[in-house]
Amino acid sequence: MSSGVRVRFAPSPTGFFHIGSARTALFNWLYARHTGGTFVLRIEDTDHERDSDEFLQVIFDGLRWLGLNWDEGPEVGGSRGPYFQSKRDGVYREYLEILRKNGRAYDKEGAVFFKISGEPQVIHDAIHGDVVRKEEKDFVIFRSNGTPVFHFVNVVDDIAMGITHVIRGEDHLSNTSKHVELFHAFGSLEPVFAHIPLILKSQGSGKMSKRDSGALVENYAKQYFISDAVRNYLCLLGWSPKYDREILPIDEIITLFDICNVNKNNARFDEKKMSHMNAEYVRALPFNDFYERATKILNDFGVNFLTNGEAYAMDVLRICQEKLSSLREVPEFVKYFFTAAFDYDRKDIEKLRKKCNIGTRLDEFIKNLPSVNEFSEKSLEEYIHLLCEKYKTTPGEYIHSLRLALSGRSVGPGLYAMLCVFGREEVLRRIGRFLREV
RNA sequence: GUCCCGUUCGUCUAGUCCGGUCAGGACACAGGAUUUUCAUUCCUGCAACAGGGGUUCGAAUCCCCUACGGGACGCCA
Repeated sequence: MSSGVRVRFAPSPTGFFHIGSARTALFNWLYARHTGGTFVLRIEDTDHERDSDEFLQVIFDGLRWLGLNWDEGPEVGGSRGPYFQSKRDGVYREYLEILRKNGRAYDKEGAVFFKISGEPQVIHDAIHGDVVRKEEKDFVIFRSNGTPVFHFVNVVDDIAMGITHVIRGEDHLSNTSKHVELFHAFGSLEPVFAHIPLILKSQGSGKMSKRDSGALVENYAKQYFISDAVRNYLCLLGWSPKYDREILPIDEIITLFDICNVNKNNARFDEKKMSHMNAEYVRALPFNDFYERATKILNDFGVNFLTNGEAYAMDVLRICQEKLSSLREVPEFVKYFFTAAFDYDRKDIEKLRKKCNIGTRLDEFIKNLPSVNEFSEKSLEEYIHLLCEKYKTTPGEYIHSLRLALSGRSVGPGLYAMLCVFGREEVLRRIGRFLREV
């Protein structure tokens, strides 16, 4: 932590955590970790009317959920605080005095204005190269109610906090000529700028807004997305590892990441690709981790998964993991394992009835079952093939009929594994109920 | 309207700096194989250098113009 690189993420508490902000935080964090620098979190709460503590919590939770820990800032401290702009009034007064002394600030209509130089400014941008832009008119730095505005506090804090690299959304690129003027007016060298491309709506035109589906980080947590998957996907929006692999552990991304190989063009958000990535992460989860997450969701949904003991619950979840594409679907996918009082999907039954005689197949299955000595996947598979020969039919007919009788639905884990997990008695009990009720 | 940034398959992108392999991968989509329905896995297919001018033996790559997309122009951040 001594490279000297200091980056910051400077959100304002608005009540939600936008995916674009999260990506900006992520790129700052990656750059800090890549360089061994310091990642500062600073809260830009100068617009007091809109700010509140709950709003703040959404950002902290979101950052932590994504694993983006900050080295300095709220709740962790640091030597360059306070890290809330609402608590830095003294600093801003001091810096305002500097501008007044060198004639760059003046009062007008109750507000304080910054006097521009009238010269074009060169923005040295690590992603876009040099960008030249000229400010046209003086701008407000203190409102008539006495509070400082964004351009001013942003620059003052970047100076006071020793920020070396400003990594932020490209929507700020045009503002940056204001900021460069301010840095110079304070007699400071400007930091390296890196304006990262914006995330566009998946449909329609314009950048992603909070109302677009998939725009809020907090919703991914609520929908039980794997945070590593979300973070991995976000890394790929505007950056790439340059070789044909997309699913990467974060340590590898940290090693490969650099701001100079961030793309210039905006990226369109793709929920399907994010979901695909989440699915890959779900299936790749070590079983213990998967079990812990899955049982938490079952608890959240009020599914008692311990009706048959923990070993049984583990067996159930073990055979289901590879079939799932999200954690969100766990309760629906497994709940019939834990209660005999599940519903049958009538549509699926009707559909299968058109293809085969369910009752007959179940009868045949029960009648010959005593010949199966042990309930193992291998012997059960052999048994089904034996039945097929005897009654001149296909495994599918038994498999589909049995699945419906045992679970009430047409999708689920592999049938033989399922039979083993239930055990002979429960299998017979469930088939019995099915034959009575359907 | 003014200024700024950008433009490779439908989408994310590799290749562009240092011109020269059928423009590579992933998602999506469509077929097929395995399996046990769905899913998974595997295979195959579909599909792009925005357009026009240069420079060059040769341009996705360098230059110019046009078009299109995005952003900024607040006493919001």
